Amino acid sequence: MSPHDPARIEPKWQKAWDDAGVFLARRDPAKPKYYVLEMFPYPSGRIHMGHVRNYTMGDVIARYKLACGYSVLHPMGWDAFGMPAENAAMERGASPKDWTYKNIADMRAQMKPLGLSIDWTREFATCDPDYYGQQQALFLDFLAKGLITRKNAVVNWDPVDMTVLANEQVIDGRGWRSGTEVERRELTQWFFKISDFSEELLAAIDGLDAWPEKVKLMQRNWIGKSRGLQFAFSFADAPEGFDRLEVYTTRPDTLMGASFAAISPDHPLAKRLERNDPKVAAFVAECRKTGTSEEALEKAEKIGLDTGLRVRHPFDNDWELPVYIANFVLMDYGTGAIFGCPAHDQRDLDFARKYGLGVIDAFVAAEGGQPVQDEAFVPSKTEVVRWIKTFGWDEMATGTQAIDAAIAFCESQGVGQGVTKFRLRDWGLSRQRYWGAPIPVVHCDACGVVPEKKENLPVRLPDDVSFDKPGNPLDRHPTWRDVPCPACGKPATRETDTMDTFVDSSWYFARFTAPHAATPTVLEDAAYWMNVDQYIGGIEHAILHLLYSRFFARAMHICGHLPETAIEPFDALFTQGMVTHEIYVTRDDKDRPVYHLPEDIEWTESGAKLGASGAPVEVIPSAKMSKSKKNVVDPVNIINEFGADTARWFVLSDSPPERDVEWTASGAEAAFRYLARVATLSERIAGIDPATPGDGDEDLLRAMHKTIFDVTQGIESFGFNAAIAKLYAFTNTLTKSQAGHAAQRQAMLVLAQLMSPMVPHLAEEVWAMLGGEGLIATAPWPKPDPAMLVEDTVTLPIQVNGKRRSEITVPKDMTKAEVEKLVLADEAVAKALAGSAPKKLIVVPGRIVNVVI
RNA sequence: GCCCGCGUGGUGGAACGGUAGACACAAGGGACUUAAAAUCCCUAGGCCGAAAGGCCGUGCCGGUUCGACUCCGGCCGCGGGCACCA
Repeated sequence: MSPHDPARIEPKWQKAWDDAGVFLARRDPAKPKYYVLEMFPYPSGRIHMGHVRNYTMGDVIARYKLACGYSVLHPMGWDAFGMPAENAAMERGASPKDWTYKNIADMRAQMKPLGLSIDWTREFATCDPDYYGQQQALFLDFLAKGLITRKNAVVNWDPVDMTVLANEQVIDGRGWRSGTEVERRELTQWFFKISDFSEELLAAIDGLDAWPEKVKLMQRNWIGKSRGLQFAFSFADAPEGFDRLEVYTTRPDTLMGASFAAISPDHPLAKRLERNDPKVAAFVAECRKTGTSEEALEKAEKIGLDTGLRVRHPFDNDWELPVYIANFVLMDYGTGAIFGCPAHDQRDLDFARKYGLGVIDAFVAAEGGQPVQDEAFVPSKTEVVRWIKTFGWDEMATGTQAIDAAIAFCESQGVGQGVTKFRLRDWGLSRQRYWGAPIPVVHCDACGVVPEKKENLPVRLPDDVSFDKPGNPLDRHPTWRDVPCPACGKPATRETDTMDTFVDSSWYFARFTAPHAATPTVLEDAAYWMNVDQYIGGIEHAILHLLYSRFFARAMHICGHLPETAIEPFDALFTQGMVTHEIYVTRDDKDRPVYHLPEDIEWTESGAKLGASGAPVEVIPSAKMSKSKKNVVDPVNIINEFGADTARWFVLSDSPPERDVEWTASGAEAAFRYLARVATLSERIAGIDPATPGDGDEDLLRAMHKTIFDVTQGIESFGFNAAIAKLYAFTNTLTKSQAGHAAQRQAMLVLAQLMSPMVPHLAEEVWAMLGGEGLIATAPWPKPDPAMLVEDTVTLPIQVNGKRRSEITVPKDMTKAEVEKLVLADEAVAKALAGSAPKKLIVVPGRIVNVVI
C-alpha cells in the first residue's frame, strides 16, 4: 500500500476543517483582512481542469494569507443565468431552472473534494431570486440616478428565432441556431450610461498598479480616446432641413486633400433622402442587410451611392465635394459623416478609384514625387508638417503635435473645434430571453415606462414557461406580463426583456461581503471586506467583465451601496493560463482529421500508434481541452485515481501560472510519487528515536530557512512553479540529511507548512504524524531567521574576460584587497595572465570576480 | 492596418546586469528482484578529447558594459488584443 492514501486522508481533513469552521470569514477589526476571489464559474454541470487550476491558485493565496494572520474572505458562487440553460430547455424540454440548479449541485459535489478553503456559507447563484431581486433594486437606483437610459440601437435580429443575437452568435451573416440571414434592426433598449465614465475609467487605469500591463492596455484601447476636429461642411445646395453637414476627423492635417464626403446609411440625412428617392431607399436597404458582426463587415464590399448633393470645402468656397452614402461609415462613431482623403488613407483611395473621384496628390506632388497610384501615402508626422506648409499654412509645431497644430489652425480660422471622442459605447443590457434577471419596469398606456416599486421586488421569473416556439417565452406567458401600473394602478404590462448576464457578474464580488442582506450590500461589511485584494481569472475577461465591474462599482458608490474606497473593486488582478493536453489525430480516407482518446494510443519506439489498428498517430501538443478533440481530462477521474493533492500540485508545478500548462499523465504520476515520497519521509522521521543525535543539523536548518524565504517569496509573487521547485530541492536535502531527530522533525514540520497551501491534506497528515499543534491550516506561517540566511563563507566565481575560469571560497566579510590578492594567486588566473598584470580587476563583494586582461 | 507580448536542452521551464540550463518530465546506465512493477543510485546543452581540459551556445544582426537570456536599435518567427473608428 502506498504510504500516501488520499482516499483516506482527504475526506478526513476536509471534515476536520469544516468542524472547526476554519474557513468561515469573520469580520475581525483586530486583524488585517484579505479578500481572495477567483472568477466564479458558469454551472455547466462539470468542473474542468481550468477550474482546478484557477481555484487552486486562489486557494494557495487564501491559505497562505490565513496562516499569515489575516482575516480571509474566500467565497464561491455561480454565474447561473444564460443561454445554455435555455438551449437545454429547447433541446430536451428541461426547465432552465431545474437544469441549472442540478448542475450547481453536481459541480459543487465535484468541487468539494478539492479541499478548497471556501466559506460555503456565503454561496449564492445569480439565478437565486434573492440575488437578482437585489440586482433589480440596483437597476432602479441606477435609473433614479440617471445612470441608465432607454434608446434605440441597431442589433442583429434573427427573424426565425425572433431574438436578438450577440455578435458571436452570427456566423457568416446567419443566426447560429436558425441558419437564417440576420437582419440589422433598430430596437428600443435599456443602456447603462458607461460612456459618461469614459474619461474616468481611462484615467483610473493608471492607478491599477497590480494589474497586468496587458489587461490595462486592452482596456485603454477599448475605451479608445481620440483627439480630433469636428467641423461642418456647408451645402452648395442645401436639402430641406439640413443646412450643414457635421463631420469628425482625427486627421485634420489631411483636410486639404479631401475629395468627397460620405454619410452613414443610418444618418438622418440618408433617412431623409430615402423618403423621396427610391434609388436611395434601395441602396440603404441593401446596406442594412449586412449584419453588424466582425465577419460580416470584413467580407462586405465597400459600396457607395452619390446623393447628388454637394458640400463646400471649408477653406475654399469654390471647391465642391460630392456627398456619398457609404456602407462603411458608422452612425455611432463621431458624427456619422466623414470626409475622404484618398491621398492619405487606403480605404478612401480605394473608394475614390472605384467611383472615379478625384485624388489630390497633396504631399507627393508638392515634394516632386510620384503621384499616388494604388497605395495611399501615409505620411509620418513630421512630413505632415511640410505638407501643411505647402498649402500656405503658417509654420507649425513638429512631430506629434502636428495634429494639435492643425486643430488649432482650423479653430483660428473658425473651422470647427477640437473635440475628444471615445470608442466606448453605452452598454446595452436588454436581452430578449427568458433565463435572466427581469428588467423591473412596467409599460403603462397612461404613464409610459414606470419603474417597479422596490417593495414588489424581486420580479420573479415564472416557472411555467414553454420553449416549444421560438422567441422569448415571457412574451407568450398568459398572465405574467399583466400587472397594475406602479404609478396609476391601471392594468399595464411588464417589460419582458431580461438583463445581459454580464450584469450579474458585475457586482457579485460586492454581494459576497453580505450575501444574505436585505439590501444589495451592507456598507459596514463592504467597507471592511472590499476591495478584492487578489482577483484571479482568465484573460478572456480582460475587457468586458472587468470594465463593467469597474463601472458598476462607481455606479454603486453613487447610489450609496459601496464606499468611495471601493470604486476600483479589484486591487490586484492575476490572469492565469489554460490547462492544455496533447491531441491525437489520424486521417480518414478523405484526409479529414479523426481524433482519438489518450487511452487508445500506444507508444512505441517509432512514435505513437493507434492501439486497435497500429496506424501512426500525429501528436499535436498543447491544445486547449475540448470534447470534440477528445483531449479532455476530467478532474473527477484524476481525484479518484490520485487524490486532490496530486491534481493541485501538478497544475501549479510545471509552468508559470500566467502561462498555459500541459497536462500529462506522466506528470500527474510523478506528482503523486513525490507526495508519496514526502509521506514516507515523514513516517521515517516520526519513527526515529527522539534521542538520536546526528550530523549536519546546522546545514539542514540553514537550508530550511533559505527554503522558507524562497517559498514565501514564490507565493507572494505568483511564482508557484518556482516555489515548488524549491520544495523539491529541500525535500531532497532533507531525505539525504544525517541530522539529528530534533532538526529533522523541525525541518519536516516546516516542509509540511510550506507545502500546505498547495497540498493541504497531505500537509495536515504529516503535521499530525509529527505531533504538530492543532491544525496546520491555522498554524502561523514560518518566518526565516535572517541570521540563518547569511553564510559565513562565500564561493566567488572567477571570470577572466567575462568567462568563468575558476572559483575561490572566502570568508564573507573579506576585504576587496585581500580577495584581489587571492585571485591573482589563483592558478588559472596566473596561467591566463602569464606574468603580466591585469588591465582591470573587478570584485563584486559576495558575487563575482572578473579579471580583465 | 494599428497596438502589445514572447522566442533558453528531447520537453515544461529556472536564472536582483554577475557560475546559463535550478526543479521536474521524458531518456540512458546501474542496484535490488527468478522476472516485472515499485523504490533507490548515477549520467545527461552541443562539438572535440581516454581524461584533464578546450571551443561553441539563450531566434538572427549590431550596440552599451569589466560582464548581456536580462538593457538599447534593427530584422525574422510565433502568439494575443483591437479594427470599415474617419
